[in-house]
Amino acid sequence: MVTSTTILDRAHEIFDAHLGVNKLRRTPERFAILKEVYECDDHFDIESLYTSMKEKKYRVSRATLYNTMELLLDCELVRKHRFGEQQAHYEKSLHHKQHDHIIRTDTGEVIEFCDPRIQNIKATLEDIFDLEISHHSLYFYGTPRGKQKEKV
Amino acid sequence: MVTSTTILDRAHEIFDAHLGVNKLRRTPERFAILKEVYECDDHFDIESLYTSMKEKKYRVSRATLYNTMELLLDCELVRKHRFGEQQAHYEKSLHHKQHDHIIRTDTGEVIEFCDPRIQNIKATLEDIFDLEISHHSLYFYGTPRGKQKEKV
DNA sequence: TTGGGTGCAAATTCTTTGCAATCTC
DNA sequence: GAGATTGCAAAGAATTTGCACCCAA
Repeated sequence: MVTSTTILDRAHEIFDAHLGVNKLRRTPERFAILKEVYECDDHFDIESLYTSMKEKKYRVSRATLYNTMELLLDCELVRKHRFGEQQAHYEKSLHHKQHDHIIRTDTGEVIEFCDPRIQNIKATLEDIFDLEISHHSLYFYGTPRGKQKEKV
Repeated sequence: MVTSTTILDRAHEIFDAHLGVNKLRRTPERFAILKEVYECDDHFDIESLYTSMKEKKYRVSRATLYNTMELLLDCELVRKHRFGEQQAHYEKSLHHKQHDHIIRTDTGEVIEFCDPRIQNIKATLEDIFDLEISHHSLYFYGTPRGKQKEKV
């Protein structure tokens, strides 16, 4: 048996520090939400987060969820996505290797991948346009071979 | 003086064919919208399209705009974006060299760029995951050097 | 003529806001 | 205690839908 620091612990520290530095309050809701987010291994939206917390008898309002997600975005503990639908999706991002996504257009399934060439492109762009690029979003959309939509 | 085929002409042909093949009606609204879209050199949203058509005395309902954009997306005459806000943005896409975008996080300004390595990444992914990738969306977010946000 | 398309307004969906009550600091 | 934060419900913004009327085929 070993004592170990989990990713949630680490996230908790970062969040705690962020709250401290920005003089924000350490409310139980905020930490409960962080925990829920970090216990989820998938992408999720506000509604499903709301539901799963409610099921676990931890009731927070949607307003608080939206608020807290903003804080978590600020300290980069979560990432926000718009896969194309209306609603935003989120995923935890700490110690989660930088990656991008492929969205299956037939099922909506999300595949993660990692390609170093994206960093090269980023570096090139920073040089060409004299920019500081903070982040990016990249999605490829497709279907398994031999299973493309047979649209007219 | 020469007779030439404009991009709008070509788009018109493609749209016309698409409507024909799918047994959809060639209504004046649809062509008016196509024209408006192709006369716009920027990215736009439904609301601004609605307004600019209204100003030109061509009144179409928002519902028709949304409908028609779907058709134009189907035949790839426009591309749809979600730069991060709620509302979707569109841009004409015919004869518009494949490109991606950099969004300035300070001003919202959109810079277009083109990098062939993206096609390489796409090809790699298709091989690895045995997929047929139909399209992608890539955005880099950043600010000019020496002008980053000074957030705590 | 006839079913697809249009406009309008109402309905939905997702997110934000206002405000009284509550809880950190 | 003071002021930030919460929950709730109402407001907003973007998009979709229902339906009577209209028009392209």
